Amino acid sequence: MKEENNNNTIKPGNFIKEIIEKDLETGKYGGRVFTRFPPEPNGYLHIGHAKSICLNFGLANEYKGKCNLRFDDTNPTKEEQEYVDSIKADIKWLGFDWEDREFYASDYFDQLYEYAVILIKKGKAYVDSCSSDEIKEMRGVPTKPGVESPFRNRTVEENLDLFEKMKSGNFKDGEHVLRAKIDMSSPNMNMRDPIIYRIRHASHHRTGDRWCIYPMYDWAHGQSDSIERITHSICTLEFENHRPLYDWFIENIGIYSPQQIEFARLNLNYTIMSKRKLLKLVQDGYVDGWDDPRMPTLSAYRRRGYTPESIRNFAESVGVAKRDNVIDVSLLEYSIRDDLNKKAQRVMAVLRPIKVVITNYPDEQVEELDAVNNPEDESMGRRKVPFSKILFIERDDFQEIPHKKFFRLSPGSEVRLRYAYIIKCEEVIKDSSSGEIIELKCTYDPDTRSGSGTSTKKVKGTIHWVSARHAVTAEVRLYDRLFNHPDPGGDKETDFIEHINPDSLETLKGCKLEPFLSAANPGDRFQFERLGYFCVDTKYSKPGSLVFNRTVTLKDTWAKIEKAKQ
RNA sequence: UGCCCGAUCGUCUAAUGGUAGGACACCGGCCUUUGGAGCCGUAUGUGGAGGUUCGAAUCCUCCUCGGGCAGCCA
Repeated sequence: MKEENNNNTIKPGNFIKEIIEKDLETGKYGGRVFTRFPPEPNGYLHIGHAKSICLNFGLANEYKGKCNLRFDDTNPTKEEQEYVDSIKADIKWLGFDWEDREFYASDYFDQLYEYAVILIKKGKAYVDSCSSDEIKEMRGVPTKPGVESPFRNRTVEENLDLFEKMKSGNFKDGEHVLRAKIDMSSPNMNMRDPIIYRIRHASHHRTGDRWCIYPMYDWAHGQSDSIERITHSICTLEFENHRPLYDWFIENIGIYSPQQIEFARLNLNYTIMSKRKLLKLVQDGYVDGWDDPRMPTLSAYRRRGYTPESIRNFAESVGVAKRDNVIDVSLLEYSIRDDLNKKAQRVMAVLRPIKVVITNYPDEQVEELDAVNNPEDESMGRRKVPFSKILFIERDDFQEIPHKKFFRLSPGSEVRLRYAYIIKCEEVIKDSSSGEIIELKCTYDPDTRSGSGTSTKKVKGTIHWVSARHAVTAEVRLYDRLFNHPDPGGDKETDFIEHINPDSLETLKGCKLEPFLSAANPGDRFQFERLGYFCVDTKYSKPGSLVFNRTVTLKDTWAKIEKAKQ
């Protein structure tokens, strides 16, 4: 039933699809739809990239086209193979396939060089020998035109010779650059004779030391799209001003012209999306690597227990438009809860245990109680949970002096133990020196066993529990948002580091889990009933010493009411 | 004060000249052996002023506000 509904769901349209459908009607690209996802391998992919990946691969899938993976590796000083590998792993995990179309801008270095020669021969590019500072000075500002370089009118022959020597390594870094000759007074800064090649005596992660001149992104990007015969080149808003430049390059070289379409990148509140800032968090040790479960990277969400489906659904639900946007993180959380609610095995786990002794329960008796694996999906079956005289319950599920609407355990009150009996708290045992509650003495009502139908007794609360002698002990890590400010990177006066939430990680040791979990494997996801969704950590969990990450809490309306009271 | 882009519930996003709808969040109720899930419901929006039109979120003009652009980064 639910499946059918999913299949019938009409995917929301967006302005990019409208453009594509129009192009399909007019036959602009002969019915082809070719997109590409063009990451720079200088960091790990984050949730913002996921939006772009889902968009580009999604469009290709929907219109029976293809989507290329192309690494924009034009800056050897920042790019590394480690990032290439992580990017490929993340895209695969997300569920997309570029088949054999794994490309690199560096694959086109020879072609790009030839294109530059074409421009020089047409008198549309020149070697500038000004310093970086001089070029900056002469570029002007947006409201004031720039001035032309004294080297702007070198002859074609001189330019060809110089450019050849740049390539051959006759010059040091920064001595010369190749510039397009366009218009130093253009109101569009990108058209003020943009630099297209710079000298960089640096090893490239793929081409090694073969080159000492590297194309600028602007020179490489549009032509790479052209070489790959991309039809719809989808990028973010900040490249809108670059489009006239890309079109100028394509037209003056005289090659196939893709169509660039810009959309607004994803922003999430309480989240940093800048790769530069994420790198700082990693390098300065504020987090435990790019895959620290508090990071907004795909590898972190994966480790935290997010499913690829939930990320894809999220990417679909945020929509695609041109206005700047800030998505509420609660939408992301909704997306993973929604998915895991349908899929996750339910289990009982006591995170902060307090001992409960059922005084009227036979000392050595053990009962195997029947439990449902997932109330949302009967096909997931049932399991047995052992019950005995000594149990653990959650410390939070007992209040010595209960609130008016506290439905759980308190002195003299009754509560249902999930899948088991109704118990009553008879006595509170405290540590004589510290006053801390160390044990609860309770009695159970044998007529109230779950499913027995022998009792008409009703209680308002049901709590989870674990049999002490059967319990598996584990470590559980609770995560909260990494930043306590809705726009941690938004204020230029304040370092975003100051907005780090000091309580973003809480590590709990000695947590008690039902024995079913002893067989759990790294990556396995569960719902700990009444607490949230958790998964076995893939980095630190070992057989016999399990470590769980909390993916997300259950929506807790009681906690919300409590919070509102304060 | 140059150029480009944008402006619809709190947050996103639909409407393509014809009843402003959906999602998340919020608030209320029902249900519940997870204070989960589910179900039902309430409330909340076209930045402003003119104009065109029988009719404007949509088209036009002006204004206002927000974003982007001054790397040999991408």
